[in-house]
Amino acid sequence: MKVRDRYAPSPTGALHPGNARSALFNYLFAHREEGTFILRIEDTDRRRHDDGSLATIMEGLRWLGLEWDEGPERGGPHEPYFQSERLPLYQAAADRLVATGDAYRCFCTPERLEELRRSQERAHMPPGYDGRCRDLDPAVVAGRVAAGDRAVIRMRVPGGSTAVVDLVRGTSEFANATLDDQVLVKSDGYPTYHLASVVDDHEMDITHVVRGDEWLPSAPKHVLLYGMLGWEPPVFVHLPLVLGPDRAKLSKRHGAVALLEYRDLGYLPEAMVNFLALLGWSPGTGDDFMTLPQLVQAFDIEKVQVSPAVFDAAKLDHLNGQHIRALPPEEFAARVRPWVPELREELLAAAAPLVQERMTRLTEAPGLLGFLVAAPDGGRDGIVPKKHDRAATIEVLRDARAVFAGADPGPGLEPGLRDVATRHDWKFGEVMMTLRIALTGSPVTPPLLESAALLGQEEVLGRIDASVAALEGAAGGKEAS
RNA sequence: GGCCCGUUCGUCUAGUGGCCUAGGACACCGCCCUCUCAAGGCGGAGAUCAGCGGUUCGAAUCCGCUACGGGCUACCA
Repeated sequence: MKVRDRYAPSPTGALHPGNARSALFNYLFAHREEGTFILRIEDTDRRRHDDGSLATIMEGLRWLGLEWDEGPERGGPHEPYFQSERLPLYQAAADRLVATGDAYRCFCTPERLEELRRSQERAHMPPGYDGRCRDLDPAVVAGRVAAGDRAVIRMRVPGGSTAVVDLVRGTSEFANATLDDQVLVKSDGYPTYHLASVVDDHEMDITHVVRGDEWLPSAPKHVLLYGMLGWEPPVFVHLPLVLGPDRAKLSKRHGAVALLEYRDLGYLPEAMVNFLALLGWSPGTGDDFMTLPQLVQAFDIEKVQVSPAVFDAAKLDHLNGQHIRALPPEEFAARVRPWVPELREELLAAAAPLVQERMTRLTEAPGLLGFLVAAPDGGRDGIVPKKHDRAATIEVLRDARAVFAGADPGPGLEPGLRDVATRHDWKFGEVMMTLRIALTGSPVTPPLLESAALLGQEEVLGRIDASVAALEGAAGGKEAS
């Protein structure tokens, strides 16, 4: 049997890392099994519907490289892939259930249900539908329907118990009495998740339902529904929750950071995919660094974890650095490009190798490469080493200037600069730091001599002169450093 | 409250009865390298495998109970 699985988000907000992890696992599993990964949009909640989120969800998936085989913008044999466009299917299923007695119309108003819930709470009773409309006389029902009374359709949960078989967790047994007569079709005619997902998973020949753990408690309702409709249930896999640092479920309703914000924070999609894959799954080999193709190759859905995983930003940072370093130099330059828009193309290409291994996030690019765009604008904090004074610093800069004046800047100048240090009885590191700040304005830069080479002799001499001038000017009274 | 799921270093995890005096990775600390910052190399600290009781010659691994944590409990998904 060919594997077909799906990621089925509701367009009610931005994709967050927890959702992305679910999508990833579906993608990995489908690809590993040479099956089909489907994107289906569960837009059955008109109240919470958010117009922008569909685009955001698709953009997020594509950013990660998780292109779907069937779904919005791609089509497929089971179109449409929007539940709001499949209403007749759900209605037909609901009609069948009503006809067989497995479901019934309920005329209770939201107000009554609200009051019911409150009173149950007061009495410390478990909340749930009390079954008032469960056994209404068919004639009465027909009459109210004819009169235009609004109704929902509820499933008639039978007695006994229902077993849910999960590929990684094994079998869980649920007493049906704890299940509640779930609403299947709302009074606006839209199905609830429970009906819609069961109908679609069947209609779309989904073989594996891989979804978050929060669905496990409602899985028995779904199993019941498959049985009532005479369908074979798919294989279930409930993924462990992704937790925030506070150990609570990561959720868009609890202020989780949207996936695409990580892109804006300078993370590579490769790193995010790698990191997400390791939340709740492990290749078992000890390898942490993996690309999407490698993940596909190694993925084994039976090895997914059963216990929740905490989202650890530090590990994401580490993997991001690893993936940045693993990029081919030209590719790395291309990724950095948007972060330093003013930097000339040749300079970026030449400077990229210098900064590639010292970045954790792309956001660091401007700080590391800014000196190539503009000369220090006066900020020269720390140009005078702790153990030396301003006058000596000026002398050292002048002496060093002579070295730069004698040859094109580059690593070849190191011996000459060491001589400068010796002559003034400075440490070589002190000379370099003073020059670093003179040339870049920053105490943290790529290797200085290589950086100077990018600047060019004329620019280097000019910046040294400017620094000397600034130090001399400061001698007039103001603080130099 | 009820139902369900879970519990190995701070975090992600390896581990499916003897190879475990529990391995790796991140983070942390130290050393090396070194013109800064990184990267890299080497080393260290860090888990009585939630607790208790069973099963067994032998348990992180099997069973039970307890505790704790989380999820669900909508005409949301």
